[in-house]
Amino acid sequence: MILPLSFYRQDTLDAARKLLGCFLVHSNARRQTIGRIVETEAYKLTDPASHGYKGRTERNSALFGPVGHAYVYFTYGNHFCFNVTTGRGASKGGVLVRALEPIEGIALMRKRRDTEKLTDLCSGPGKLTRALGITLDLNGFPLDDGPLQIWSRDSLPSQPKIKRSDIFQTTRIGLTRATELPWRFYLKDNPHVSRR
DNA sequence: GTACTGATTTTCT
DNA sequence: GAAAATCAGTACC
Repeated sequence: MILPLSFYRQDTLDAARKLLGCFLVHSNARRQTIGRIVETEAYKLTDPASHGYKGRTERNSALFGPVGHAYVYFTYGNHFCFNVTTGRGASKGGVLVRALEPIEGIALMRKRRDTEKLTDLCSGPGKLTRALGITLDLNGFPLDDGPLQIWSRDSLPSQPKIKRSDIFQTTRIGLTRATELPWRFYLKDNPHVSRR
């Protein structure tokens, strides 16, 4: 069910692909929200677009820690973004989760996001952190245990099987500083992705 | 539907 | 002091 930390110890690009279809699960005392990952982007530390490219700082230190942990950062004065630390050797880095398909706790997501439209709840990195209640408190937390977890593709019944041909690969979004590389992955024809 | 713009604040230079 | 892996709102097809 829960992805073991060893899962994250593979090439960051492979991890970004294989995380599609897995479930991001946030729980607190009373309530749970779950979304199916439908869009990711890979950021290796060796890439100028990575927050860790210029070395370790207090903000990005989670990227330099063990794999399978959360790297959460605050940006544009408004939003949190959620990454998983991944990779081994030269491919060490993080995978940004950019969009989810809402699965459980949808009423709570609507309340947190203050919108009704299903395809607008988690269709962007800042939107999904708000919908699930992910904040800086979770930065550095392991994802195989605790309030924020990632579950494997077959954890929940009646979810569509993912074939390699269902995964679309294209350039990343929103980069202002570095070159855009084709390191963005999403599930083809899924209405919850941030854009096509 | 696409295109552009302002909001807002932490982080690093 | 400027940049930032974004979002919501507005204007126009």
